[in-house]
Amino acid sequence: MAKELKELTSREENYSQWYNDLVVKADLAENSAVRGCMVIKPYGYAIWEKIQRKLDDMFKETGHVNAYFPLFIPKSFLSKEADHVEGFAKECAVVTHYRLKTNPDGTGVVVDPEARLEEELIVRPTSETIIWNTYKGWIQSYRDLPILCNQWANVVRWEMRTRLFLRTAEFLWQEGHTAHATEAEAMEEAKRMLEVYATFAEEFMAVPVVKGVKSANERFAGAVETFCIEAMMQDGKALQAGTSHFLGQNFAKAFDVQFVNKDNKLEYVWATSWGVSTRLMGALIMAHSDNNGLVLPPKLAPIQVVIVPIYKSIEQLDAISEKVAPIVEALKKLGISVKYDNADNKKPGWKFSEYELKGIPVRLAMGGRDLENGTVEVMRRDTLEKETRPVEGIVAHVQMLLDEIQFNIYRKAVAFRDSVTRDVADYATFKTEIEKGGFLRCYWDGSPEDEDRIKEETKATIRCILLHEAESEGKCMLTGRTTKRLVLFARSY
RNA sequence: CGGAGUUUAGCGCAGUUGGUAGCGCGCUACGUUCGGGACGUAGAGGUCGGGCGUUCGAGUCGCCUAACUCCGACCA
Repeated sequence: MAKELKELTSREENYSQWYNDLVVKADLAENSAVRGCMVIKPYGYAIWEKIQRKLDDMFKETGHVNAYFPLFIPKSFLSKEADHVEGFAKECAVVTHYRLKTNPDGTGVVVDPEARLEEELIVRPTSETIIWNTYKGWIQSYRDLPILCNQWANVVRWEMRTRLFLRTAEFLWQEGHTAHATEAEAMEEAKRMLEVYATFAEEFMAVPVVKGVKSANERFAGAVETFCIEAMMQDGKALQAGTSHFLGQNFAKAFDVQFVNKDNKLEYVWATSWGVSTRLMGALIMAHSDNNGLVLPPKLAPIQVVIVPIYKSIEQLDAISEKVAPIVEALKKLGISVKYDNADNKKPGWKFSEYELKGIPVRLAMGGRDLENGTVEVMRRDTLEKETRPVEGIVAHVQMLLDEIQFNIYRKAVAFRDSVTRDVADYATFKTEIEKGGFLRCYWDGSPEDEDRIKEETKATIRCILLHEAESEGKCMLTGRTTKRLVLFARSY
């Protein structure tokens, strides 16, 4: 085993360290010079682009359009919605001046004290306020509704503690903001987008998620109801992978957005917002990776198949290239992204390790033996199994294999998630079980204060109130009262 | 913002009681290699995070400062 990989393995006891090293070594991202920000490197960004493209298609299919709103938000906007203020008025970057000047002592530049802004601008932590301020001018009648807008953007939250991909000071995301004439329609939209996220996570990222509703404690500031998808990472911690909020009329009231309904009466608009971020990349990495590096689901891998020639001479390389060319062509025709790595400055063993680290789903290797036998070696990244097969029919095999890998890593993730999900009936058991990580499923009838106490005592929070499975009744894990509410607790990122 | 740790070559690190700066990987050249991160030989690469001090002399001791990482509080 390579030295670097040994280093990775030896750090298993510290998952986040392993994760950071892995992310950097797989060439996805690194910390930038700016506190808590990250540079997403080309290979990492290629994965993000795949995520973006697919999600965007799904948004379009559900009738949404893209728009763009300003990065800067006047401070006063953030004061308009009371709960929103409470949740977002802190931990924001604030622009106070608009000009620099040369330092009088000649050492670089200083902020020009003359150039102070009358009203400070907030670098958006999320765009509800500026968007609702804009929507006010777009909406007069029920005929103007619904508005189904999405924005791809960056946002800034001056977090105390940051973590590559999972919690960076600046992150990329999409935020959908919709306006509706009726409560039912808005609620339906919020739930629809949750389904879109869940489908994307499971079918494309191969990350199983639990759909649910946030408890009051965990709800988005300014929302009436927050829906979420929760994923389970390999270290037993939960990760909120996406949220969809039913905002009621809160923002419409704060920004005075009314419309005339069919009965010629003024009414406040109903709203939703929903978003997923580059945190999805964190989920992807932490859900599937092993000690050899990333494991990418084929549907999101920038390169799905890599072909490595093994040769002793230029003549042999030429002979291999000749055999490989039609395979590359045929794969491309099927829409499979393939890289033939005939670079002469790296050796096959090095390439093998490198592409494993990067999570390429399928590797084909062809050498002298294969030339003689008309075969090719096929390796799948998810199981690391190798197999030598005839060149004939290899393209169809690879296509089938990609589907199988996609399914297999999903199945593995589901099996893992299920294996760390347990039912807990009382708080004493809860306290010992939570130490082992994973989801603890229990009936819950406690108060927000009870939730706070549990968080303080065990570091666990209610990840979500389960949408389904609420048919039966049981006794609350803490209070013993009978309830229908079933929740998932976990420690989370 | 509290607690702990780190900062020395591109990367990962060592550096003893204070005495001219080291190792591994990588990099450059040549040769042998090439089916799981090859090897040999010869090279290049550093104002030791920054500042002030103690000292004949500081990577090493003292004070200040900055950045990063981890653990908390906060959050997607």
